[in-house]
Amino acid sequence: MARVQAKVRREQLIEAAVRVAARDGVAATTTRAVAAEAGASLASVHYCFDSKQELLQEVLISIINELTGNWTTGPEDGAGAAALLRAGLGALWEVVEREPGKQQVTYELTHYALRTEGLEGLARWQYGVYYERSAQQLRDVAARAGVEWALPLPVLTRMLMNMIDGLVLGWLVDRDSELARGALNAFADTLGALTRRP
Amino acid sequence: MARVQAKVRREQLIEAAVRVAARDGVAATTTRAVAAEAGASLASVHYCFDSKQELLQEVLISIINELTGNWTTGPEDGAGAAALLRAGLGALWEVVEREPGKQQVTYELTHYALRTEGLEGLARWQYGVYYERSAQQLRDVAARAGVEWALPLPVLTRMLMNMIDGLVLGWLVDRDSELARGALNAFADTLGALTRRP
DNA sequence: GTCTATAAAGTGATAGAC
DNA sequence: GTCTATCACTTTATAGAC
Repeated sequence: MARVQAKVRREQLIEAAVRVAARDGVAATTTRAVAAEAGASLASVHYCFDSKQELLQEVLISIINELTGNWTTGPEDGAGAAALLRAGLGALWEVVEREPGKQQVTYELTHYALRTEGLEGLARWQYGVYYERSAQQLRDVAARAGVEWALPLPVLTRMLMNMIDGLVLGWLVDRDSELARGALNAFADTLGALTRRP
Repeated sequence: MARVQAKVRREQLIEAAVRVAARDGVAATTTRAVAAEAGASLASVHYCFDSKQELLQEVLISIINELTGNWTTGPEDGAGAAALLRAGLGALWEVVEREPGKQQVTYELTHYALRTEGLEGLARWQYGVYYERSAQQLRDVAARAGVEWALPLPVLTRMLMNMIDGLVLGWLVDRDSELARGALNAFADTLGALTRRP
């Protein structure tokens, strides 16, 4: 393998690890498998990372940053809260169905982090990002629809985010897209009704 | 170890495996750890089970049967749908908070099953049980409240079950009981409003 | 049915030449 | 920075005596 800056090689290894994890699962993401996927030697993994744990941490950060990057804002202003929520959730759902493997990895790494000493904070960071994005979406919807939420934002944020999380997990198990989208839309309408004129 | 019927020893090993998995995680549930927990030899595990995979399958079946056994029906007839849902969900939540480790195991084994050839059906069975219990709860609530649901039962079932699943997972990450219960109650009220006179 | 001992195949991590 | 070779350890599973 050509001589490359450690920083560059590090990125290559993270991307390789993401591919392996998405395709074969976190349990099968061994340092050897990652090295092979990146076309590098086993030693290069330990040269670029202090430990496998650090590599997996970077994998989660990479996936979360990618998946939560662009939650679209939906249709034009003036629409109702429910319609705006439907549009936003629909866009999010397309991302989910496009790469099921990556979605599975996010859950696998959550549980890995929760069980690994010194990595409990990673799972909390992950869900913190989720909640932040959801809260942002709720504020945006309210502003665009010209309404205010009838319940405390933290409660609504948690309902929204955990509902999505549960729907995704449920879909990963049975891949019933029709039912999942039906529940997603029903939830959007239900949540959208929890508004009042300011 | 005393001479015991294989069937009895099998149950002892499953119970030991449940304890190890709940305490240390599925990844740490090795055949050695289970044997030690049960006070048996390593060979006894392979005598009672064809493979570690079969043991873990039994662990999931055992936990699911235990956890979904008694979803209480809530207060007396005549109450509103929302109140009945709150009562039922509140009782379920107490079970959740009582044994976080076991809850974590249910998720870990879902993902283990989804990634293990020949075990995909186990995850679908698990969630099938969840959905069945949720549907039953919804039918029961409607009957007791003297109302009918305004949306198709499969959609409501999926909303209810996946909402719970997501709330539990979220709670496992940050252990914020107050917020989780707040979202749970808000969801019960929201769902309870989706009814009409028959 | 139970055990000790061991096979056979992994694993993360490191030494040291280049 | 990169590699091969290897260490030290763990894993599932099995053989065979009792």
